Amino acid sequence: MDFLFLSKTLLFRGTTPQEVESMLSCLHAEQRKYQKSDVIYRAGNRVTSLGMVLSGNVSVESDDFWGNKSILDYVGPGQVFAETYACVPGEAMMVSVVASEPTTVLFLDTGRLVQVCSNTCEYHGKLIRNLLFISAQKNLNLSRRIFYTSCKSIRGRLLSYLSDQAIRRGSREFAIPFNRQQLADYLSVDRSALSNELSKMSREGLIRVDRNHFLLLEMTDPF
Amino acid sequence: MDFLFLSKTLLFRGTTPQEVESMLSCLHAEQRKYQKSDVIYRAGNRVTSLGMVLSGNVSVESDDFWGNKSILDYVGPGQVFAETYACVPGEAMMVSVVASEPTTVLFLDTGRLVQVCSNTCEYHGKLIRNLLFISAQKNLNLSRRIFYTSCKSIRGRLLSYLSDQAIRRGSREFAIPFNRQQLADYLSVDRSALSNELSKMSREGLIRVDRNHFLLLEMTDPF
DNA sequence: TAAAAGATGTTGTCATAACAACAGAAAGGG
DNA sequence: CCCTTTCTGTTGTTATGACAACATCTTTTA
Repeated sequence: MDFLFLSKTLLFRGTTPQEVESMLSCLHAEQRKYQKSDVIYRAGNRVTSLGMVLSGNVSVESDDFWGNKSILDYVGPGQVFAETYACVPGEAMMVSVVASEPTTVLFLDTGRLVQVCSNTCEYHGKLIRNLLFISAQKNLNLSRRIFYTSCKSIRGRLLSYLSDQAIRRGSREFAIPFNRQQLADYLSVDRSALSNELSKMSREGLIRVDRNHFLLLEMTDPF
Repeated sequence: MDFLFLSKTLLFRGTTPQEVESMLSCLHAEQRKYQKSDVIYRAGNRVTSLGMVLSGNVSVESDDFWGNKSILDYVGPGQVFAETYACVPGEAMMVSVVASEPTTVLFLDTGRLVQVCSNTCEYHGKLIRNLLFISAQKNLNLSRRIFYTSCKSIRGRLLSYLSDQAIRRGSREFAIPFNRQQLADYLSVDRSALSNELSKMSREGLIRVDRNHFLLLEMTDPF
């Protein structure tokens, strides 16, 4: 187990590798491996452990009754998932968590994480504050997605998403972490309609696109 | 100041009125009054205080470039708002908070809330855990909204929203806290189109509607 | 109670996006 | 290197929802 790596993650930020080691046993940490497409948590499950990706990648998906998939998040090494459900015990998961490649996950029991530690473990408090910060950030991510998708047209969604990316990265030129299908899922639109709209916007000189690489032109200058 | 009331809120759950009183001064709590339509926080603001509604009601709104309004949340007495932004300092708010009637708000500095208290204040830990729980629940609310709006048709959005409400309340018959326009904003659809779809569904015998009162019929039984 | 303001349902038109089907490009694997 | 798979863009058709305009009904306020 790479305690140095763990001590640098958001969740364990502010602790030393040695402290991480002792905390893991206190938290009953458990490690598991998954193949691509393995379902780690299934929608409907009630969970009490959050997962931290040690290696690989997982996607958080929402599948509705008719099989439409909607990607909520991608989670990479050092990041956590299902922490929300683990913090609100008894709530059934609305989303599934799926390995998008061979992946190793570390599970941490949130009951133990949030409980007041019987040992006067001074790092418990730090962990909880870190978890609060992570939760707040996930909150912002969800809010952002709602903001993008509250536009009714595909172009509106694209513009709000792309211009926010530009602002966030401080450059008109950037790459996004999605391929077309994933971006379509993220914005809740049809993939081919999305491709079509991107083409139109290119022809109109609003943007330049190549794969997942974007350049914004002639837009209301956000800088 | 009604410390008894405060001690029963989610944020102060598990503390006595006396403890609340001493904490408020420690947290530099500040109280303000607003009239209907007053803007409490404006999108773009950077805030370091969360707000707790003492009396009245506020709405959390997202206004896009073209003036379309999207209601994210209503916050009533004892509930908090902007806690996400207060926990992630430096992040500009994407939403505005507006008083929907005469309202009293208590502001709490989150820096002080989250910091390790220099006084060995044992209730700090409890507050942070409460805040984590609140954050996780807000998370779930946002996820739910994303889940509803990830359906592409108005009917799909309505069905996922309504059937989830039915499950959540344990009854096919229930009232929702929205009028038509608010529901339309919440689901990101046009109001008249929403009314129209509800009429269709009534005619088809799927549901019965009267104002904000719903009765679900003939649906795949979730019970 | 009258008048005004707000909420809801209805209809028709028009723009838009979903969907299906396909072709070409890129990436991955033997 | 070829073959397969995945990804992407294009087109045409069709269903759907946005929008405007209006009538009805409710609630508020004077």
